[in-house]
Amino acid sequence: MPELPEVEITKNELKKILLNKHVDEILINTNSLRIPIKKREIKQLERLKVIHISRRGKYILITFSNNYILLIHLGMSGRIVFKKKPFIINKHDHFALVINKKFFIILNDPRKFGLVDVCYKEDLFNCYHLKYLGIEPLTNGFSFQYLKKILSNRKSNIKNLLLNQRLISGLGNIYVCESLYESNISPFKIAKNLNKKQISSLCLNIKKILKIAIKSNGSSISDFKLPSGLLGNFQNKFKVYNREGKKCKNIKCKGKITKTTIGGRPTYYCCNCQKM
DNA sequence: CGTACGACCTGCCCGC
DNA sequence: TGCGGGCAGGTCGTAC
Repeated sequence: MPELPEVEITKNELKKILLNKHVDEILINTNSLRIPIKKREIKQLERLKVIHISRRGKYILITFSNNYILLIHLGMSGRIVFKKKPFIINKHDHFALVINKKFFIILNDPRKFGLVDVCYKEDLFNCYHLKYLGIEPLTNGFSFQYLKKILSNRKSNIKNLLLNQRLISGLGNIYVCESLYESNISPFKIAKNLNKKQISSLCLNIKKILKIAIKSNGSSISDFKLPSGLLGNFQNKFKVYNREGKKCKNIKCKGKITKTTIGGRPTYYCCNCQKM
């Protein structure tokens, strides 16, 4: 599921139900997701109050009253699900926070590419997970100047560069494909060869698409739902993603959307509209 | 240094 | 109906 918009919305829903609540109990039903789970440390968060919930890149950060922070990454197939008692453990439920003895906040992740970790507040931005994350694309710091700087001298294609979390954090395969289409830039284009107009357009379109996706409650593909069960809507607004062979959405273009592979990942684009 | 590729997992969909 | 192959929203380590 989860790129920046989906993680952002999940975080917002978590805020509504979890912020300023005491966590009665933490259930751990797994030995390992992408990294081993620190059972002892995580168990020490029981009976503490959640005082802050935020997002950094694709990580959800839950701060407890002892200043320890729970980090959650949803990987490829992870979801947060809210449930009420009686709670039945489903397949791939790895982890749950229990509040008011009857509400369960569950991490379900079939492919186990996600992770749960814990970190002391003071060490947070030096911790292994967050230390190398690049800029947040929805902040003012992500500007024409910044994008120009990180593109200069890069021989990588623009698509792989945008997926690099050390440069920009939060973009994933869907939103990179969509942003490049919206900016009329070929995913194969070498990063350092983008001209000023393209850099400017790309910067604006990344922000625009992420904002629309957040407003649309994210993309619900392969059954992704918000914790509350709500479906996202941005998948209906895809212009290239999952649209192989379909008509390009540009009225002036008679071409069809092409599917190819870049860096081992499916890549959708219009070879008429998106320029090398 | 940058890039390319396989590995990590499971479920689902398609074709035979 | 059942099986096998290919595919999937992410990230990391290794090899060149």
